[in-house]
Amino acid sequence: MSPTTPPGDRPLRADARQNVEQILQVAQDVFADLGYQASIAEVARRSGLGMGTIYRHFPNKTALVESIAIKVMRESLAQVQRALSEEPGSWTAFTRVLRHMVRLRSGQLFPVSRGRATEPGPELSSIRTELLAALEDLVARTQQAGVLRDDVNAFDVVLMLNSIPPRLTDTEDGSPTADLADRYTGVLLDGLRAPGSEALAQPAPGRREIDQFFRTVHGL
Amino acid sequence: MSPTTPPGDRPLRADARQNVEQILQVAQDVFADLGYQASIAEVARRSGLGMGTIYRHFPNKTALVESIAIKVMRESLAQVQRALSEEPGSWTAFTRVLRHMVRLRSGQLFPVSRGRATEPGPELSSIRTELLAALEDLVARTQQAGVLRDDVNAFDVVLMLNSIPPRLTDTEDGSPTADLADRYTGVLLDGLRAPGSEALAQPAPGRREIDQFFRTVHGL
Amino acid sequence: MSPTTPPGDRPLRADARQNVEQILQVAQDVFADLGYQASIAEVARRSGLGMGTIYRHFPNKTALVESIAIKVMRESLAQVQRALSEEPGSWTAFTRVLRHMVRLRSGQLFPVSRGRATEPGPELSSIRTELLAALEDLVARTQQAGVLRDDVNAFDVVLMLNSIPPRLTDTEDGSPTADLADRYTGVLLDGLRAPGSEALAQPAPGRREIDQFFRTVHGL
Amino acid sequence: MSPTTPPGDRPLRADARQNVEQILQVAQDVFADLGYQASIAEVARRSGLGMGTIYRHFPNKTALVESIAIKVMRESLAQVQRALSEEPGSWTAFTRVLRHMVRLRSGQLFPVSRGRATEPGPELSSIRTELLAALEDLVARTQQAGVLRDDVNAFDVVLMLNSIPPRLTDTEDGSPTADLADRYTGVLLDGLRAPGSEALAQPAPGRREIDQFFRTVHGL
DNA sequence: TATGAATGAGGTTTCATTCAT
DNA sequence: AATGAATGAAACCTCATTCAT
Repeated sequence: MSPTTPPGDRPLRADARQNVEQILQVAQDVFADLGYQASIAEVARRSGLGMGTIYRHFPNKTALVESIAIKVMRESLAQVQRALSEEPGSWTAFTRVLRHMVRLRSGQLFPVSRGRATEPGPELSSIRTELLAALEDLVARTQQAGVLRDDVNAFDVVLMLNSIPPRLTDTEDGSPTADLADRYTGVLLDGLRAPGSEALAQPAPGRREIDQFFRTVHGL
Repeated sequence: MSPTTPPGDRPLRADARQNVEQILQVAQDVFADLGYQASIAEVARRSGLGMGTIYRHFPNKTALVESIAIKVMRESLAQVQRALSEEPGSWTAFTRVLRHMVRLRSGQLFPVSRGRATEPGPELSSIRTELLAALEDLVARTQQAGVLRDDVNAFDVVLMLNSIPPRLTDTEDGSPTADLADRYTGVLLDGLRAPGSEALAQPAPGRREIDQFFRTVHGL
Repeated sequence: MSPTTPPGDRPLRADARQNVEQILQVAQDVFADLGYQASIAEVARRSGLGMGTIYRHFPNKTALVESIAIKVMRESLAQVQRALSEEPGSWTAFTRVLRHMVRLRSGQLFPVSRGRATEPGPELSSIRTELLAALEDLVARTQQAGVLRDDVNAFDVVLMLNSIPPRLTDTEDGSPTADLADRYTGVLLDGLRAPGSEALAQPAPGRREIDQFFRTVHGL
Repeated sequence: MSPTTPPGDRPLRADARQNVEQILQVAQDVFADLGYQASIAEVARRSGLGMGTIYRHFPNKTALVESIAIKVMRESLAQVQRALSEEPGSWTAFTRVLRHMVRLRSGQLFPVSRGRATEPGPELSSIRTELLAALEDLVARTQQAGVLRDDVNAFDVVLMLNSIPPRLTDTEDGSPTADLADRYTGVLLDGLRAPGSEALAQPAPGRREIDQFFRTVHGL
């Protein structure tokens, strides 16, 4: 499903590779603006490419969306791993990771868009698993250090992070719109800090819930 | 745009009124399950009605979605007003309102689904304005009481509330899936409680941002 | 896959049923004229219906083609059964059946159009099996009567019959074009008559060959 | 339209000429396997060449298909001429020609695939005319010798020959599938042999019918 | 010259909306 | 008033053809 590795396994031509990057970038913006239901034609228009070019690199819309998710998750994983190796357990590290992950998505990833998602490809599956495992590690260490409340787990964090909306789209008159994700993340982090006073009534989510979540969200 | 007031302004027959209620209920479920892109045919199927009947009561899909939003907002407004009259300023009141509002949406309202929304009708506009005004009142009072952090405003609250995802849809084997909105709300409330320690970098959102938000979310 | 029995198993409205008949008829003509690659839009145009109407009755192009094949096979089967009950074994009966079958297709069924066909639905599968069994019966009886050459079997007959081309399409100036299928059938019948003098070198086809044939022909 | 004569009329380089041969061969196989709707990309893939190379030698798909037809017809013409010069009028000669012609196509030429064909190029037109004239000669002589039934003509023979289907494509497990064209040809020849007993009802086809046929068959 | 990436028209399919029954 | 069949615009996707490398 990886767009950058065609059947023949020959490396892409320089310009083609650049096109792939651009398509991913533009598509992320388009989905952020218009939701998953945005048309491929719109992605083509904004990227100045023909629709055929997009389909040459991504066999279908699902694959394009998956590739965006994979890219974001890969970068997120790198952040988590860096935090684990540099300052394991510190609140600063935890904070930095979450802010990074939000920023990766903010204004860029399509908003969480429900709808029966199709079965994820193997690449997406595996990066998901890796990212979850790393986050579990991060959460455990931060809790051991006593700075993260004990009644949340890695699944909670994923679910909450994913609910932070991306940047509001720019207004038509060209003036930029505030990116509220940062404010939101600040509040969320304060809410996650130990000890926490509001009771978290429901049982913490498990793999079952996370799987269910992935099944109902496009491209994650 | 109001579905309950036909052209002739004659009150609906009992069964017709019942149909309207049922359509709204079913549609809310359908959109929650399948996202905004769910088809009207699916709403018809689940409600056991013909598509024509739905179009008799709602001139188009947008109007149906708006009607759901209006219903939810009306109920939310009632909650806020009750809190303002019974325990103005108390953390308990603030908490109760937010939990109520989340529950109104949770598992029921369609997930926040982006896409250039059409201009809202007058009824939706006015209920939005009323609800925002009441929330501003509530936020101000709670801040005056010193229990809500000072660096957030009513717009923040609306935006954050709306990002809480609805209940995960039921699994295929019929077993229910946990509703995580309550956990999420708990964390959010702890984050909102005074004094707050994480800096909220961006400037607080204003009417401009909230309008922008409404413009990009289906049916809010 | 049967177009006339919608999911709800409720009978179609009279006009809808008539539309189904007409679509089948027109589609048969269109495919005969232009081959399997004819567009659904062309079928819609010639039948004066919208494309959506065709898709309401046939979930996709394959289903439409299958329905045509099923209809033709059903009628063919009836012919074979009649021959078996009225004049089993006679050359006249054999001849009549083959001429009927050719006429059912002639100028009407799409030409045998190669291309990896999709898996047939259960209805097509079963009518195929029935028709083949009945033909085997007919061939055997006719051979026992000594009027059909012994070195051919029912599969041969199916394959040869299917190769007879449909009527040449009408010319543009409106003058009709000769239907050569009848001439062709005459020659073929003479070739099939016992005893036969040309050696038939290859082994007679079996179920394997017939299955292979069906797999590579659209809609049969 | 001839691929072997580039604009500058300079002879092709050796490797280029070899490419042309190979493209023709592969294309014939591909069309036999997948029908006329097979893509040029598939031809490129199987021949190990780039699509650009194919388009360098054949201006478009139609030209490629025509070139195949021309090649087959040229070889057929050679057969007919040889028969005319060696054993004019004998059943053996007639038989040998027909079997040769079938074999030229069998498993190699694309199946007769209907669809409004484009106007044939001059080269195809002229080879068609030549081949038809030679066949008329052959048919007349064989009829004069009293071994070919009198009520068929050269057009009949062309039409019947062209309806013999090509070899069934190979199965997926690699085992070859029987080529039934030989059996079929045998039956056809017996049917064509004088005197013939089945009445051939329709009038024999004329140039008009054959032209019409050519107009509706890809690449003949 | 050969390659395969890019293009975009056209085909299949879906679904909001209209309208005959 | 209710139904669901019909419509057609718009989405996804393919592939003949062009063209930069």
